Amino acid sequence: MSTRDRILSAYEELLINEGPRGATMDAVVALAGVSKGGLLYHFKNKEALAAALITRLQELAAEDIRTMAADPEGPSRYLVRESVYVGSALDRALIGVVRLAQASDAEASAVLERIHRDWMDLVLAEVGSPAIARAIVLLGDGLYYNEGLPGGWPREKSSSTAESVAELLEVVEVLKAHAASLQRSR
Amino acid sequence: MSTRDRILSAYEELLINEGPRGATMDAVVALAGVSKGGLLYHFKNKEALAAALITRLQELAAEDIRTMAADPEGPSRYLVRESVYVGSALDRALIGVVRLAQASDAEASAVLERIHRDWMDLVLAEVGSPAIARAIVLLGDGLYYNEGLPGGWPREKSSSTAESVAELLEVVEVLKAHAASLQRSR
DNA sequence: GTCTATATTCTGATAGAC
DNA sequence: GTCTATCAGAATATAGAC
Repeated sequence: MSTRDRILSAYEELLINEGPRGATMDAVVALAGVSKGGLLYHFKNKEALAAALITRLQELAAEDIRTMAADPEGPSRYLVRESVYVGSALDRALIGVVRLAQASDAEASAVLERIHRDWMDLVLAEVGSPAIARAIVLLGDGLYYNEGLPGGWPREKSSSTAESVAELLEVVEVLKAHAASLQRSR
Repeated sequence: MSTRDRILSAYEELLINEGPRGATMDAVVALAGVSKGGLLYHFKNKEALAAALITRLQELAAEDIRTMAADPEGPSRYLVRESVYVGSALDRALIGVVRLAQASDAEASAVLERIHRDWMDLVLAEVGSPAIARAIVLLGDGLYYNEGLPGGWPREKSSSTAESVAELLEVVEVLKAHAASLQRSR
């Protein structure tokens, strides 16, 4: 792993665990094990650090969306299955960029919006009904925030992840069945 | 409105729009139109400012939960109806405290967790099925983040709020009907 | 490519006048 | 109750040595 990647991952890690407030250049430097000058050789300022993380997210998300489109269980189930935070490279980049967006980074918001719309488009193409598609995507959003943000929305203590996801996938089936019946009755 | 309340609301406003990063004492002072000394008379340090906002949220949330329990359409529909951000005093305090929690404020997280559990308890008592209750609360969470965070998760451009909420309430009915059928088949 | 040293600006907080 | 003046420490960024 290159020094550049190590620095970027340290920044990501700090965004996730400490928030934008804690992701100072000093903290990044300490975690990545380089000096301040070393950091500034690779990223000329803090903005460049944020831009690089956003680029990393775009690349990972593009790949994920292709996987979602090709998933044998369909995009809806894929979305809900994968919305539980497991600490994948995509999860980490996504939450890091969400933190940036929360700190009013316009570029971060724009990228998140594009990813979100891609999800919505795939789910809509599968289920047909915009209302049901919206509900499924919102379910994924809620799950993501519930599970994924340390210190964000509190996690359900009950959720022994695996089985609670199975339950939610059942709910997704109920919604898909309803969407299908809407299709037939048109 | 007292000076104290004006200061606290300025802090809340900055948390929402600029994030914890931007909610500096200087910024609060500028927005509230008082001097730094004036602020520090009412709140002896920044921690006191955060604690006061959390207290404000607790009071507003306690009242809201009583309203939710007594709503004629039931807690589930109330939750989804009210989860769309409309800028009420509760909405604002809630998002402000979410921002604090994201900045690793333990007290903020604890209060959010209690509110969240109260919602879950009411919805569960109404629908009977934990899985369906969880889905409904997650739907509210997703909605809240989608609509409520400026620069957070992007808002659907399609959502002409009123009708998209009506659609989601339809989805809630589908879920409630399914929960009821689960109850009967036990 | 990476480091040290330093300049500059911002943030939170104190002391005391009015 | 509210203000001005001021400070210590942290954060970003620059310059230049190795």
